[in-house]
Amino acid sequence: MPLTVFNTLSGRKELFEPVTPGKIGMYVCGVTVYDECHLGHARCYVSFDVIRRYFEYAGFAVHHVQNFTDVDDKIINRAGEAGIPPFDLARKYEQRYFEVFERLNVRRAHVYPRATEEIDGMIRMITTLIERGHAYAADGDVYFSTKTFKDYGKLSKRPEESLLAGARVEVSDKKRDPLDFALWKKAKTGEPSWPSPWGEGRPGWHIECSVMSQKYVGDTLDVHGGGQDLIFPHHENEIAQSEAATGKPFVKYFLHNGFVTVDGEKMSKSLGNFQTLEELYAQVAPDVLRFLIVSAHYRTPLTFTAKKLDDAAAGLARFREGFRHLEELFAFPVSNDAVSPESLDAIRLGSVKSKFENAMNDDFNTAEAIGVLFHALTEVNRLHGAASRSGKAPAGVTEILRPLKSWLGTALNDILGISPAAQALSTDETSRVEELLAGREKARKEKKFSDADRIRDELAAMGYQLQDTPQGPRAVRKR
RNA sequence: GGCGGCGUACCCAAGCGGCCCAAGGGAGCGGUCUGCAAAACCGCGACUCACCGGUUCAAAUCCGGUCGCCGCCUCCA
Repeated sequence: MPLTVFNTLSGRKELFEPVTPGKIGMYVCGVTVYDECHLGHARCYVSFDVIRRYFEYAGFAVHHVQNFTDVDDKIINRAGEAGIPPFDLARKYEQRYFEVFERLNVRRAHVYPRATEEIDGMIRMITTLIERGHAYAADGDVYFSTKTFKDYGKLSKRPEESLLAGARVEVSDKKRDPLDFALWKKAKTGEPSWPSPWGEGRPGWHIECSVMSQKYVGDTLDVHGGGQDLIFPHHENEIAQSEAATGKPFVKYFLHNGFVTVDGEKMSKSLGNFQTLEELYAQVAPDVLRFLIVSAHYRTPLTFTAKKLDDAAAGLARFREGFRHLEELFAFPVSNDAVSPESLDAIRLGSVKSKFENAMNDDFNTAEAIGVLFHALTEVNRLHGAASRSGKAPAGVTEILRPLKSWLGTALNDILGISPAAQALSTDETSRVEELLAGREKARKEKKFSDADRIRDELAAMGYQLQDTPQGPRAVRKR
């Protein structure tokens, strides 16, 4: 199956073919830096991280750009409350963004443009739009005239009448039409502003993405991503601005991720119904969150509950257990026992890989792809269990497992962004754990089972689960 | 009111016309292993895909209707 993506523009899955063969320019809308990030942001950026990683795995050269909106009402208000300059507040949360997403193993974009550093480009694009009759200045503001752009509404599929019927559009005497939106806002006293042909002011929200995507990616983006809430008005307005200014198609494929909801409501900064990622990291390892996110398809709604964290942690542990068993199988001497053809097929690289890629090619279906991997690992576990009991691995198995192991490491690490191995431990902790394990073995040999069990409880309190194997005891980190 | 999405086992979640009398994960139960556990493995677990009609040789998948939930239409990933 060739790579297919769900394009919001058409409302269906389409064959993916970038404008220039082999190269992909992608622009993902970034955060407005006025507060901490939460699981909703994590879902968005992890999803697009996986998409980017899969593009790269598939052999495309990807140029990934993600902006920071660092001038906006909320930043100004928060900064006012905190008594610090808006610029400082914005930089603080920008830094926090990087810290929090680094731990989620999200790859950095190639460029992170900031709105405040691209004002000149915005003024140029606004000027062009005025010259072309798509925008007009009104008392220090500049508005885009949606009536002059015939395709307005093509992304969100809203007929003009219904947009008007909403009556929730911002009212302003300066607008010629209620649907027109601000490209440039006249400065208010005490707020950041820049000089422009229309007087001191600051840019509207949408213009930054049109300008920065054009500058850092090009007139036509192969992929433009963001949360579903950006479809209207943000992306609709970007299309209007960019296509009216360049006369070229703005985006070939619009991809939007689904929401995280909590208690039946969308998780959002403005509703305040969220835990920050930092707070979640205190409860559960970041890679568990990442596993939770990729366990569902990126477009379906994701309801957040505490139980899902537990389920994801258990699933990830099973995953890693399976991978460990895969590695251990190479240590066994080979026997003459034969293995059934079905068994061999379940662990044959060609078979696993093609199923995995088919799933990913179907609009990045990570949920199904993970199912494929679990299926293969169950067979690995079965072989491992048999080998563990008999002390030997069946003939021919390691030859088949070697390419699977090497590819699986790649698939997990490079595509899903999840390490197949558990986190490395500090040497101090490792030696303490080994000490406890040795103490327990000694107690067991002497049949002092209550002492042995006490040590097991101690390990459990440290977050380790004890496993006795024919090859000796092990402690597996569970938290 | 307009636009969009969702409803699959106890929970989560794939499947979107025949390979499905429906993947995979979690939880549970029974068994193997174990000093006991844990991990792993084996077995059990939806005769059915919100409900009602229809199209088709064939529907969880398409069409119409009903119910329920969510999102967007205002800042929002």
